[in-house]
This record gives sequence, C-alpha cells and structure tokens, in this order.
Amino acid sequence: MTTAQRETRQRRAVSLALEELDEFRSAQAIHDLLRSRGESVGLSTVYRTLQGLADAGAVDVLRMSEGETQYRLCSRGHHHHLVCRRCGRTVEVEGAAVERWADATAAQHGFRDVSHTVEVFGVCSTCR
Amino acid sequence: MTTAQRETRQRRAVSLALEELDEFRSAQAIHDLLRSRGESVGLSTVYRTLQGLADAGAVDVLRMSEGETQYRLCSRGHHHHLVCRRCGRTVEVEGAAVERWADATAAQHGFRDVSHTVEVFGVCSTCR
DNA sequence: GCGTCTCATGAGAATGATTCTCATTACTAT
DNA sequence: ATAGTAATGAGAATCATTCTCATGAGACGC
Ligand SMILES: [Zn+2]
Ligand SMILES: [Zn+2]
Ligand SMILES: [Zn+2]
Ligand SMILES: [Zn+2]
Repeated sequence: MTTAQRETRQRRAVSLALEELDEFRSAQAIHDLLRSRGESVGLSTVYRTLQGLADAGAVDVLRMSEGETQYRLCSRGHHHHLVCRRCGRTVEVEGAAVERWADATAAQHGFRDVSHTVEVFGVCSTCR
Repeated sequence: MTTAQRETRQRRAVSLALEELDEFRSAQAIHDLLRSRGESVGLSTVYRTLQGLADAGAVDVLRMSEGETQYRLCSRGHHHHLVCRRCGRTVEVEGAAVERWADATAAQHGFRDVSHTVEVFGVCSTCR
C-alpha cells in the first residue's frame, strides 16, 4: 500500500529548486523559475510534486490572503514561520508558549484532537 | 471621502443571517440560507456585503484549507478562534501569552510592523 | 409626493488558481 | 529487452470569487 515513488527528472528539478530557495514560493513561481532555466516541467507536474512533498511533510504550505498557496522546504518537526511581508524572507520559529496555550485553551473548552495554525508576518530588517 | 453606506433590504438580510449564526459560514452558504428562506439576494451582493463588513471589522474571515473563505460576526477587539472541525462551532479566545510570544519572536529577529494569524482547530464535546 | 443624484443590485461573463483527463512517456524490476 | 505501471503534460474542466453594466432604489432637498 506504500505509494511507489518513482525518481524522475521533473521531481528532481522541483526538489532542487526548493533547496535553492529560502522563501515561500507559489507553484506557478516555481514553474516559471524552472522554465526560465531551461528545465521544462509541466505545471501539473509541479503542482503534483509539491503536493506530494507536502503530504510527506517535506515542504510547508502557506495559504496567502490573496488566494495563492505557497510552498517552502522546511525542517522536519513542528514549527511556525516568521515571514517578511515584503521580500518573503522566512525564519522558522518555535515556541513552547504557543503550543501550551493552544492545547490548554482547547482543553479548557472541551475540544479534543487539537491542531493549530500560527503565522507571524512583519517587515524584516533588510526591507527597512 | 467617507464611503456612504446605504441601508438596503439585502444588507439587512445578510447582517441578520450573520447574527443568527454562531459558526463560520461561506458566502455561498449564506446565500443558500437566504434563498431557502425566500429572501432573495444576489450572490454578488452577498460577497460584497460580507467584504464590506470584514473591512469594517464587523466580521472575521477564516480561510479554510479547501480554499473557501468563511465569515462570522465577531466581537470587536483582537481575538482568535477555537473552531470545531466537525460542526464549525466557534469559541472566541484570547491569550496574552500568544500575543507576547509573537511580538517577542518577531522583535528578536528584527521584524517590525508585526501581525499574526492564529487559529485553533479541534473536535468539540458535542461532536464527541 | 417628486425629482435627482448616486450608490447598490444582480445576472451573467470573466478571472485565476488548482485539478482533472487521458494519450503518451519512461522508470524499475524481471 | 520487455512488460507492467506510475508519471507526465497539454488542454479542458472546476470552482470560488470578482467584474461588468444596465437597471433599481435609498437619501435628500423641494
Ligand atoms: Zn524582507
Ligand atoms: Zn505550533
Ligand atoms: Zn462540533
Ligand atoms: Zn493575537
């Protein structure tokens, strides 16, 4: 029942692009990047690969307010992001305080099976 | 330059529906609700009204992972939500701990003009 | 009430990101 | 090499949301 993952030029290209990037990028942006480099990869394939990586927990997903979804190669383990609104620079952060707060609050109201989303946005030092 | 807000049957209907609801609901769901009640309001108008209310800070916006946006009449002032994944029941929560953590973390990394999104999901007691 | 000036409405078209279809390609293992 | 099957990609399809623009209706002064 394990999904047989096949190694293809396209998947390698997407993974490579992600490794070189440090910011969250949309599927389309990654597609453009590959194109402009001569690496031809279909848009559908970029989407599929990104989703696969996301399901595998290798990339993090960020849903922007304008409706597009962005992806970024991230370290394993639970963490959150501090993202620059201007340039997209991203810092992985973690905080026991939030984790505790979220769990305690949920428990207090009788909620089980708790999960949470936490994102912090700001303007980084280089952007001003 | 203040946007003249006009009082119309449609806007009243949307606001009323929101007042009766306690959960986050999508624009389409609210539109269906009004329809099923005989209150005929165009979908565009529902969207427009909801956005207006959101801009005015009267309703909170929640972007679901499946891509749809949900709205809910909320109390003024900064707060977050504890949402039941099953039934949508929502509890407004606040926590100085998170606020402090977010600000401190951002400051620590030299980020200014900080904002954050925090949502907690779980399964409420009635849903099991 | 009446006219007028605008903003609001809504049906349908348009948009835009993402997903799906399916004929073709190309890994992988025998 | 060959078969078996997952992966690809061009284009069509989806679907939520936004836009267009002709028509409707608050608000206000008379
Ligand atoms: Zn920056
Ligand atoms: Zn966390
Ligand atoms: Zn529930
Ligand atoms: Zn907060």
